[in-house]
Amino acid sequence: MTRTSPKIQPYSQECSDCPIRHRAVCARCEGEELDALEQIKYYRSFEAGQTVVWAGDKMDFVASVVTGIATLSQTMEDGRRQMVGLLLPSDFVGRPGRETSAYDVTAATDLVMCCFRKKPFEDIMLRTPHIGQRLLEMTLDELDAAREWMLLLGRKTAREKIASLICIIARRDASLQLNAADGALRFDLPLTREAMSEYLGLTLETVSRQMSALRKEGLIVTEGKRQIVIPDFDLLLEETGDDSDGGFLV
Amino acid sequence: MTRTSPKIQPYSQECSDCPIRHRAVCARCEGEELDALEQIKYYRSFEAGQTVVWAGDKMDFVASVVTGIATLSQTMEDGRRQMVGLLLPSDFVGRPGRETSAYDVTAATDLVMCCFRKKPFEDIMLRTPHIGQRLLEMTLDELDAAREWMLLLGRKTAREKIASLICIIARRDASLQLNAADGALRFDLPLTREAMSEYLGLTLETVSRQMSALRKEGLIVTEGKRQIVIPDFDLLLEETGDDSDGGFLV
DNA sequence: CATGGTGTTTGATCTGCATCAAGGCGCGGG
DNA sequence: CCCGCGCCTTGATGCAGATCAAACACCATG
Repeated sequence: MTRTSPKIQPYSQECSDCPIRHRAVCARCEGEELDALEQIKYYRSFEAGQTVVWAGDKMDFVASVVTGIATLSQTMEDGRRQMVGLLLPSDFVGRPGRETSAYDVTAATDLVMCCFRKKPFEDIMLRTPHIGQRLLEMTLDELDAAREWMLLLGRKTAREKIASLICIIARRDASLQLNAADGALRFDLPLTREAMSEYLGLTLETVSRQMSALRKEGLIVTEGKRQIVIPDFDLLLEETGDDSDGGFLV
Repeated sequence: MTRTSPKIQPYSQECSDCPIRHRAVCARCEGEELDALEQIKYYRSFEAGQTVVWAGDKMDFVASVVTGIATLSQTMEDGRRQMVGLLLPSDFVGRPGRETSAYDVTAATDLVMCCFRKKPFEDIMLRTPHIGQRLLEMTLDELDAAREWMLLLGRKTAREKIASLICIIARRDASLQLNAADGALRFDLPLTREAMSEYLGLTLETVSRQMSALRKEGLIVTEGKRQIVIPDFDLLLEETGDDSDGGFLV
């Protein structure tokens, strides 16, 4: 099937003993460096809905998502919220050289993060140029994703936004490969309607309505609340408004 | 006056013989490194409206804006456009490690850029860790700006968007200091209504209407088409919907 | 089996911004 | 001086998505 085309490559590969090796900071580290990182590393778990840090709070670590989904959001004084980052396994959070978090970091699902104490991490970074390079690459990728997201927020219709989000998650979902039989994609949509609406700059009612519309038209099939099946990925892709061959990332 | 509060710090300081020293890549370079950079450096000028590179085209340089304003935009197949980057003097364009530009780069005003051939620039970067560090800092700043921008696009009203844009430009305009007498700010708004609409995810008619509204209410005064005076910055800031003390950057 | 809570769907109505359309202002060129 | 062009303003109208409101599905708990 054309389903396993470059359009839906798995996003992260390397998994060894260190969970954050996926694509993150220490993927290329060895020996001494790796030991140093191991020593400042610790794990933290959160339940779905829990807040990891509040905007403005002190954040004395950097981290990588091991399992689950974390979100970054901003809140206006009157409560309007916009998600500005969606972190899937292997993604990185935290800003070297800054004391406090600029965003609310929240566990969208149950979440495990691999954390590094910030100060020592920064020291290691200074002695180990390739960690900085890796971080630069990752930050540039994130910037590209943010800009793709800006196009979505500024110019797409509600329907296009929903289709885009589903495609973005589908592309990143590592379990795809297993399920990509007979040209259909089956995967988990691990966000509530509310989280989706915060991602997309819509209300949750609009999200729900547009999901129903796509379902009625057969572009997606839902199994239970969170399982999604895409019978024909290319067909859904046409609803995103994107160039048919565009290869963007989250 | 409270006008010269931290809210409106000038954005870039260091100006020496090399124009891109402002805040850009070679600010900390000396001796040999600087010589190496000088050798791969050249200037390019563009007239307002000219395109620097088209999305998808080969981009074999990285660059820093010397004077004028450049924009990055994305275009959908049907012509909808969203600006995703606004580059003022001292800002950096170009992505080490990528062959082609992901965005249209356009001169919004007459523009001078200081360019470095990409391949040799990357080589210098590898031998000179602090250039990479500088680039990482700058990229992180840009990511923050992009996220602030996402909040604007996703959740702000047309009126708030306009007020925000004016405040953003005002904060970054280096000529502020000179004009900040008697508590009023006078500066140039160097974007057409169309460019503003592309920045904000609005139509140009809406931009025009909201500008008129702010003018009628006395929150801004216009002198000619492009000169803007803000009688009371804090008053305008209240219209942005942002936290009153938020210190974000473009 | 009722109970309450959380997340979702669907309907009715309202509204902010887009769209379509016309005219105004300033400026450079014939 | 008039004309045309680029840019901006303003008006009339329409519609996508927000808002308000109700009810449903699912599940855990007493």
